[in-house]
Amino acid sequence: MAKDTKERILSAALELFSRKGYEGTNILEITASVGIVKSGIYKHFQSKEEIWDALLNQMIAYYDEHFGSAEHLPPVPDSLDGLVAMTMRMADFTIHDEKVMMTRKLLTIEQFHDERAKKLATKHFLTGLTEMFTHVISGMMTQRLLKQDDPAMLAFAYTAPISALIHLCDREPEKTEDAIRQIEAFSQHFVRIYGL
Amino acid sequence: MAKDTKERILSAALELFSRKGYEGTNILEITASVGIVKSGIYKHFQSKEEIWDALLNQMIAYYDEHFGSAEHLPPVPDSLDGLVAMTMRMADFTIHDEKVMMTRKLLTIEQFHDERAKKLATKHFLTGLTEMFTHVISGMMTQRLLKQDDPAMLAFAYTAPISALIHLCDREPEKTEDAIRQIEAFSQHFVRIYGL
DNA sequence: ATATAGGGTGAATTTTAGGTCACTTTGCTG
DNA sequence: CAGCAAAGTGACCTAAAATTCACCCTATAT
Repeated sequence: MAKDTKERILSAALELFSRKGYEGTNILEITASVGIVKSGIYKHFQSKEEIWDALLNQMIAYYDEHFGSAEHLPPVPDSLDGLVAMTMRMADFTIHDEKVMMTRKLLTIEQFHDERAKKLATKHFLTGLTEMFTHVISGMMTQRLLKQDDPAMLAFAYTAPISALIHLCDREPEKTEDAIRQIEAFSQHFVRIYGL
Repeated sequence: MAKDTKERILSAALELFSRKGYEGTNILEITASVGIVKSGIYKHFQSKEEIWDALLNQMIAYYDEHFGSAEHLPPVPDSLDGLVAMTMRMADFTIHDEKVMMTRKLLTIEQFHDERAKKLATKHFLTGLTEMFTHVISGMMTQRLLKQDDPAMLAFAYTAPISALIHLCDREPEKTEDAIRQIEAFSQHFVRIYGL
């Protein structure tokens, strides 16, 4: 039938893998969710592992495309409140966007699946955010909005707690509202401490 | 043969589940690692899921026993360097202790397995550390070692980045040395910012 | 010493899941 | 509109994995 079946398989696989893990998901569940019969999946992928592979490639490509190069760095806020606002916008998006959340959950539970998953998990959860905010914070320092300090250290100190709260939302969605408030409180604390 | 077989099964299960996940581990691997034949495991547990259950109970009990009550709170350091030193001792232990590391990895990859795993993961990765350091930091504030501020906020700001680096060690052990240096640098940054 | 229970064995069973295959349908393209 | 390739179907195969069971040790308590 459709030409987008391959994508829909990947989409269903993301949803299922992120919820039940790679080993905990079977082909039948994936195909049922796509609306084809089990064996039909082998017209698109040679094996289950190849689905994982394609999914990982897709996630890596998505990441590089959206956060990979310097062009995608966010604009430097022109005030301390601007930093808080930008942070809240980004947090809100990343917490509520289904695809992004599923990608994060998948990387969390399958980070030991292979080497590439590990690398991508580290980017997602640690280095990516830090690099991005190193740029932002360093920009705000040159604009005399923040005290002079090691931008990479501040970026790490800023993003890691936020990242921890995002993980909390992934794990216990019922705590989302609370976590978002905590992110805002933390962001405000940060600008109070480091702001000029 | 031995009477400690049940414990050895749990120990093997922890090792295997933390490396390959619950679904990714089979009974044969567990029993082989213990040194009994596959069917022998049913003399100790009624099902695979019951092994998971017992393991979780053990982890919950261990956590409560070691970090549960106020008696197990660490002593309040009497200097800023003391805080750094205590942090490094704790980080070193938690990163290198095999059992603790496996527990953390297991909770990471199986945190969505059931509700109890979620709760324990949140304690391990977020609230437990924060509570512990709220006590430490609040103690150091009354001793005029740290600036007056919200102790819970500082504890969160202090522990979350360290926690992120511990996760990095779990994921990519080859980065352990580097991560430990980063923990130390971050801890020193913290006392520089908040110390009196 | 022997009965008994708890721990261990190995073969058998059952279920599930990944994968194959021959065949049908369908949407294009010449 | 014929023909072909891609997509989809359903029956089938196979292997792996959980669990059961009848039976065998062996330590210990009477």
